[in-house]
Amino acid sequence: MKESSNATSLRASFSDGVFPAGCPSRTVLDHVTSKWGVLILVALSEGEQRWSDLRRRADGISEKMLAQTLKTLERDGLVNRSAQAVIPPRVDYSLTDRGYELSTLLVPLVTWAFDNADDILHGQR
Amino acid sequence: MKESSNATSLRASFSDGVFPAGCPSRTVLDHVTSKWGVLILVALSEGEQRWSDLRRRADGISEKMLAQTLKTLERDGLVNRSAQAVIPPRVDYSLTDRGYELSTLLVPLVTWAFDNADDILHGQR
DNA sequence: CCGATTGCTTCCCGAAAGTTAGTACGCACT
DNA sequence: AGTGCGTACTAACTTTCGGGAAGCAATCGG
Repeated sequence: MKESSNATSLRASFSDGVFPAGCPSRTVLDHVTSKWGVLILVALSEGEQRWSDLRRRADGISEKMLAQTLKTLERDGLVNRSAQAVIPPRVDYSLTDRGYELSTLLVPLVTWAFDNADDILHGQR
Repeated sequence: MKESSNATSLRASFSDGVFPAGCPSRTVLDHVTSKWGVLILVALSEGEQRWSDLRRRADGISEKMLAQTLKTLERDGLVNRSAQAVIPPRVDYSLTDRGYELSTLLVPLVTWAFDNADDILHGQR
């Protein structure tokens, strides 16, 4: 098994191979790999969507968690929120450029999880 | 912003764009995107390592969480555990083929988080 | 016999995540 | 007049996560 070039580039960031506890990347990683964060980002990778669309697509999410997750992602500059002052209110969410870049990393991950899920959960003794 | 080819392949899995609540991939995704799971998998992507190495590299992890995370990843068939009956005990952990495949998706994610962390946390109003 | 070593396990507790239910708004429709 | 819609926010509550500390096992060097 050869070392991947990716691992090499990681080495450039963490030369001693230690992921420091206080490192800012930890916080960011926690946000973007959160249970709902991943699903929201991946859903938005297909384009702008409304609150109710996201609620439906991230099946099982509560309104509280949807609001909270979107707020975090917006604060992190990964998601754009555009509210129109119409009745009933209409709010569209979309990815920022940075968010889109991130989503190109997350989509393969979700796809992988989907492709391997049955094997993984079935093969447990 | 064009639709990525990744999003297209996702579409093949979730044709209606909904990520079902009970879907097995949810469970797998939760395991592999867990706070410590990501770090352990990425650390192991550089090769076999001992318990104490992992404890040091995933800085800040408690022994309890290290044991729990490794057990989950092992049950999922992503990590190999090989214990030698010597005193003091020596236990080596490594990635399975499937785990290695997964790590090639996670490493870019961690690298991205590291590269963007300062911008993200600094740019918040 | 003492303590060091390594890899865990167990227990307790506080923090965080998450759910459910209730509130609001302002207009359109019945 | 009353009800529903879409997008929230808040409070109250429950469940899970996770840290810290302690204990344990087995052997070896002193």
